Amino acid sequence: MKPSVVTSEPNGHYCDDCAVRGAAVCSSLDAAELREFEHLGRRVHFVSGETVFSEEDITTSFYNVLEGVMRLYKLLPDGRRQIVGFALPGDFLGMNLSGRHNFSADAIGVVKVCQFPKGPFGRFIEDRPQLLRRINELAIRELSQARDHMVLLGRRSADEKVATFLLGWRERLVALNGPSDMVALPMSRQDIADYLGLTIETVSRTFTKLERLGVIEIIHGGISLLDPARVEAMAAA
Amino acid sequence: MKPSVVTSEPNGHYCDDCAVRGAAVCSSLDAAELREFEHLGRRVHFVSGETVFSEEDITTSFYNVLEGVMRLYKLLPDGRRQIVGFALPGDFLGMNLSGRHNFSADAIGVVKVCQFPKGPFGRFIEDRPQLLRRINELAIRELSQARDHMVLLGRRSADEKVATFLLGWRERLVALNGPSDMVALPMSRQDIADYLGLTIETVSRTFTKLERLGVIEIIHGGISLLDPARVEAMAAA
DNA sequence: AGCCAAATTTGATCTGGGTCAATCGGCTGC
DNA sequence: GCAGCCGATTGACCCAGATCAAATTTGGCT
Repeated sequence: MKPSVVTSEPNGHYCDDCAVRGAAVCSSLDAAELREFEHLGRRVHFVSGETVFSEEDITTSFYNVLEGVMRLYKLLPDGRRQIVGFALPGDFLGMNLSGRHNFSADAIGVVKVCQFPKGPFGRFIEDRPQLLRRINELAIRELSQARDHMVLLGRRSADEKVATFLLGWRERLVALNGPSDMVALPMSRQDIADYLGLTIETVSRTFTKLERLGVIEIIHGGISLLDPARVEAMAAA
Repeated sequence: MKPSVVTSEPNGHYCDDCAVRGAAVCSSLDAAELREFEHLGRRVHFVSGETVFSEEDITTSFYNVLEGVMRLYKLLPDGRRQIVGFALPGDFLGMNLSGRHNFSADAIGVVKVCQFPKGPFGRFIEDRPQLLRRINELAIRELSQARDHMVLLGRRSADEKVATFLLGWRERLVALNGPSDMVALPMSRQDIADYLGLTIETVSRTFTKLERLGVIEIIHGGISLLDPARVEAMAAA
């Protein structure tokens, strides 16, 4: 989908009521710093399918996801797509070396982000090593996830990929919303396929297979994990 | 291969004659800092096949590769292996969150590293934000490479994988040793296969195919790039 | 409610790359 | 010099997952 209007609420920005205040990069800041920090960023929201930034764009901002889900992906010249991750509230985007984003990001459903212009943000970091350390921490965590995903893409079967995805996604939702066996899947089957290095048909068939085995139930907008232990067994080698 | 003797030269350590002084993490330090820094680490070398650290090991050190090549990999419980990268001189290893390495590393041929105990290194970083910034920079670069590799693993054909690998590996060697169309391949075919998410047979067949097409020549310990442009065409979509 | 468009599921068939099985070198040690 | 071994190559065959092709379900819009 094409980017459309980006609406912002430049005056409605207070970290006080921010859902991710304690989780995101912000968790490394004390109350006074947070006060100063909030003037740097502004809340921006995106409608479903809107592109937040593109692979080849010059980086002008950092983003802190406040609400919603984003798909992060890279495209090959012929249109093949690999989704390199899904961003959820608390995730921090925009770190790069080249001065360009090296992947694209768009909204899955409504997304709200806290957007920081690169310059002021960089200056704010300058004399706050604990914020830099926090960003480093997030980068290292992502790196670890990226390596896990390489194992999945390079060495796992379709069944293992889907099972691993369901468990991993559930874990992220649990961390945000608390325990539940209902796993919301706001992304399309195509998104899941492009994340797992499969086709949409294989993803669909594997879901159906899991349902027939009685380990999940496919419900509207997600699945219900009926037998987490069996899914875990499928995910492991 | 099993780990064998680790020899060290605790007194022979001077950054002055270090080949990677200007390239690695060290590039962020001035002469005085480098003097202090060199007392933190010690040179250790490993013979071919020796394991430098294992996935499940508690992290006790950071490593700066000085010489040689290492394979970095993760294993699934049933033995399937995914190589997540190759480390070359200048690469910095050991960053993690959990306190455990999340991949294993072993030497391909003789390897020399500069090993820093975690504690003293952490304290040294403490009041040197430019070193932290340098480490962050390296982490972000790796993250970008990891994403590129996800695209390769998830969405590229065997031919594209091999061609992309040869060009990428050549680029790294060129950055270290200067331009050349001879591409040394110190790693085994199995290593290449496990890096690309293929089998050894497919890698071998693809090499043979490239040679028959006249775009590479398979030589002892590597290949010669006869027609880089054609290989690039194969690598792109 | 009813209609169109898009997403998903299902089925039939095909194929790229895996698996299994010989060879084929090239070093090493004697 | 040659026996033994290990990595690499080659060949024959197979299969997991891709591709192609319909249904079928869902969702948005009058």
